[in-house]
Amino acid sequence: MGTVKNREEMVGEVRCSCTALRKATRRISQLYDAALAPSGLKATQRAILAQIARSGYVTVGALADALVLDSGALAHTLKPLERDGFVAVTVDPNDRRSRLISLSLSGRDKLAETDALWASAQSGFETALGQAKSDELRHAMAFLVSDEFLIAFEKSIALA
Amino acid sequence: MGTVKNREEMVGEVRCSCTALRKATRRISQLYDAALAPSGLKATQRAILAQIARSGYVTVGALADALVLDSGALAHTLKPLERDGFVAVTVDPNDRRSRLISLSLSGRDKLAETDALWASAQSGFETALGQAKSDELRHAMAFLVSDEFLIAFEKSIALA
DNA sequence: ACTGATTATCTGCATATGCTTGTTTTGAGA
DNA sequence: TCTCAAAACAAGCATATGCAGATAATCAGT
Repeated sequence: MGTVKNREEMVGEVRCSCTALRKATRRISQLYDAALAPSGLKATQRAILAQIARSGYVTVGALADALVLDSGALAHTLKPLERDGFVAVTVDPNDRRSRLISLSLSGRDKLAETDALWASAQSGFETALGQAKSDELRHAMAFLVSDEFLIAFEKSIALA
Repeated sequence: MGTVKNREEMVGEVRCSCTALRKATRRISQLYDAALAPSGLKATQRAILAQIARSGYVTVGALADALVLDSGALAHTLKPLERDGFVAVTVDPNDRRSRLISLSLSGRDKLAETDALWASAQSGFETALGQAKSDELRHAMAFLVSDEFLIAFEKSIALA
């Protein structure tokens, strides 16, 4: 190629917020997964168990919403957890279309087992990025999944 | 279960930076994917083509590094792109262990085709989050994938 | 030139995710 | 009550990702 145009073009993709997010998420997920490895759970699986723990008995749809996850995707992801006996799935007697997901005893144990491992990773993250920046980041991420952001995004797209 | 311990435990997962990142990345990826849909490419695929365009002829390893992606994963992800004729793979004559990845003409065309679609999504993102915050966010993501962050993270983990 | 260590990839296996389509169950209205 | 639209899933298909094991090619050292 030869001539370097300008730095903007060199770093190009860095301009893509989606790609930036995906790259960072891959890296950070690896770090958390490594920290959780002794428990046999991945960060995603722990997140699901933790959400169920907080929700009690939940339907697939409600759980998917809480996790900002497609319900079909959640159904798949739930399978290994169900297979390993961490979550129980029953038909909702009040609406047989729905299933009620809940943590089994062994699910609770497994979740508890990951607490220290997770705390270590989270602490490492906050130390490395800094407390203030970490808080900022979590708030920013929360905003990105908010309705407010979604509305603003779609409005902008529509106008363009 | 009954008694609620304390708020910290209730919101629990919200404290997990990894989960926050993953949730936000899922949502944002959906938005970019939807914007790119007319082209038939996903955001990840466009990111790969764009990186190849910037790199010229690259080895799988170098490309994987640039994308913060496992090289095995990249090998898989490259298959559909190769199948569809967007990228060409040849053996590096200087080191036959390596492959040289490059964009085909149709790959260049396809990438160009996505430019406007991507710009629309990116513009929507920056409008919805705000220019300053968007820049900040990209910088933060860049830091998360930097060696500096990694070193700091692992040091903290080791000490704990 | 031969051997062992190293490097670059690939493959297979498993989870992560999303979309589309089909099935079951509800629930609103004629 | 019968009918049809809507809701909640489940299943199948395709990509996204990572890791561990297998292969081929290179290289350093003898």
